[in-house]
Amino acid sequence: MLPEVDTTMTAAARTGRRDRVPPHPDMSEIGLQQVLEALVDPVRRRIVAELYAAGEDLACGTIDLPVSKSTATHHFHVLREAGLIRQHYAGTSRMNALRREEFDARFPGLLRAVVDAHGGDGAAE
Amino acid sequence: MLPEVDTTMTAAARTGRRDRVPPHPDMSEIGLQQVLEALVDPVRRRIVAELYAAGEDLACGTIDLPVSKSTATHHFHVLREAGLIRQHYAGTSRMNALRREEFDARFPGLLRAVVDAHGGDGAAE
DNA sequence: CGCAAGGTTCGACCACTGTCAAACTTCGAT
DNA sequence: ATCGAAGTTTGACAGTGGTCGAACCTTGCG
Repeated sequence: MLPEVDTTMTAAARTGRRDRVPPHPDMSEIGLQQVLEALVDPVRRRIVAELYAAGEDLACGTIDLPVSKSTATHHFHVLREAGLIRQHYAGTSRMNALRREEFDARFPGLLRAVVDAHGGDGAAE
Repeated sequence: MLPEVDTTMTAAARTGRRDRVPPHPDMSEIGLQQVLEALVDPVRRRIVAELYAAGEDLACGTIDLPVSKSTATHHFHVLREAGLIRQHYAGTSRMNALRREEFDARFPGLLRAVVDAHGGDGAAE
């Protein structure tokens, strides 16, 4: 289909993807073990807490983390695999959002409890 | 009081301790990090879940774990240090109980959320 | 086109933690 | 006094996971 390649289009547009979107697991595939392993890391918990507080999509860069870019990528990956966040690209930036309702349906009260405790604890914002 | 030494008494009784009691941290000293590190281990979560279900003190031996005794000791130690359980000796056995109310006051909803999720998840009881 | 910005992938490294066996301690009972 | 049961302590070992730098890949823009 569409044999003529329009070079003015971006690669994403050419392939029919407005936003590249990495694979997200279904909530039913997520286990508690995985979730706790994700939340046990302070950096990841900080990400979750900020997304929770923001209540909307945040670009990666918006959240400043005390680690290198490659490590940050790693953390976002873990959070995504644990069903905690949803990611999609917008230009060169990656947007992140909490999968709040979904997650709460699967693990009622857990996210709230952790974020609350995180705030009252050594949040160091 | 009672100055006459009754040799029929146990050493614990003679020294005025009915039960030896290891040091327990105050809830205010407990951090979320510590708690999550404690709960992230499946064996420890299993212990917590069983104590939660039992609702009363359980001897170490009552809870059968898929690990050696020394490892079990380690796990109970971690749980105690994280403020999750209270321990005391009764004879040669160690009794364990959840510090439920206290813990819930410090981290509202957390224990409940984790135990609930644990049950619905790969509890493998 | 060519370049810079923002992320990703890859390898390597290091600290931490769960695990066990062996030796030791303490209590209860014989 | 002695033995067995129940835990503890210690030391060692292996696997895992967070960390980084370097090289690479896209996208947006001049």
